[in-house]
Amino acid sequence: MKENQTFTIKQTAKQTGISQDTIRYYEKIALLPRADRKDNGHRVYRQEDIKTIRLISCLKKTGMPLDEMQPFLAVSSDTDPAEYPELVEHLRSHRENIVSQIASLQQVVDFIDMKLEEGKYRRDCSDEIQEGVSEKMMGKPKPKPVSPVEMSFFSHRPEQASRRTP
Amino acid sequence: MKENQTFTIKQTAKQTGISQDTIRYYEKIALLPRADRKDNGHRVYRQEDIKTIRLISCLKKTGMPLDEMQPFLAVSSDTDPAEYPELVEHLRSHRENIVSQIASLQQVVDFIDMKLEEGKYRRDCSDEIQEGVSEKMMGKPKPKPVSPVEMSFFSHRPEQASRRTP
DNA sequence: CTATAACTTGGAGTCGACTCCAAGTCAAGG
DNA sequence: CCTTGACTTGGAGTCGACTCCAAGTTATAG
Repeated sequence: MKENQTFTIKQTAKQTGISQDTIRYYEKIALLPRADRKDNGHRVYRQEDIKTIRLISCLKKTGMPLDEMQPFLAVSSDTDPAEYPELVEHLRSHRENIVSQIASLQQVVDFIDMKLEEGKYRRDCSDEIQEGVSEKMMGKPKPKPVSPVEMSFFSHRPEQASRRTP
Repeated sequence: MKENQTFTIKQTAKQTGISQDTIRYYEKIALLPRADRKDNGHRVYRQEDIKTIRLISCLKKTGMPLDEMQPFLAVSSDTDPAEYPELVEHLRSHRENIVSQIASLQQVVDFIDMKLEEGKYRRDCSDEIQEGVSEKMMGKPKPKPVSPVEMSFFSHRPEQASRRTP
């Protein structure tokens, strides 16, 4: 198998679903390392780079801002995370974040399902999210109505509420 | 139980975790209906409004842009979704979106777990996302390694790749 | 030899979602 | 009566993440 295949930026864009402009932008802001150039100055990408870009795209979906992704990319390519306790902590903490996000998303799915079902059976209870969400669900096998969070909507930044009090 | 309790914008902000400014902003862009005012012009909020704001906050976490939330808020308060087939479609489609997002997030969790485990056991295989993600996972009961998407990372906007070709 | 396509660069522009500001109103306390 | 605090308004500013542009280079095809 050809392991050392290379790609143009166009191919890379196509493969990753990230536009050429954006890939260049990521390089500009040093999220991606400066790509090697051919003699004519064109960027070359390898499988590894594509993986990195995919990871970025994936992390983006978890709502992580670009400027926090660096450590994850480092860990992606070679580093052994166990050697950087801080990094491990970072990973764990973001993992928790994501797990909460999943719960949050599951809630929305439940909410939608509820609304959809409600329509189907024409129940007129003015139920809202927040309380008895899914009780009558049987359309699909759902292990649990994600109860751990209990519709508290994962308010993972409890800032707010009068910061302008100098 | 006092059902008709009202709240100031400050209290509302505190309860929802959304800043006063942002709540006003939502009203400004008509995402929220114009709140009732007291005689002195101050906004008053009720339980229902708080639920709506919570729903916005929740939908935001699913990555939905503000200007697409309107139908969901409508459905939240009173409307029977079944009467608006378009809306039902919207709901369904967004549901699919979210399900994909969950898969995507689960992948990142898997990735992190993998990295964490890898560190733990000091395996030196240069595994990456994309292939055998979790095979050696047994730390927690995971039904499936979210395989349906097969690490394709949910590229829910397949635009890209040379649009500027006039 | 020239047109086309695929790239390069630096920099400007856009867009969504806030966030902050200044000037003003109103109610209660000292 | 004056200050303080909680609010109001319209509008300006910020920030992250692109996205677009113009000008230039190089390679290939006709």
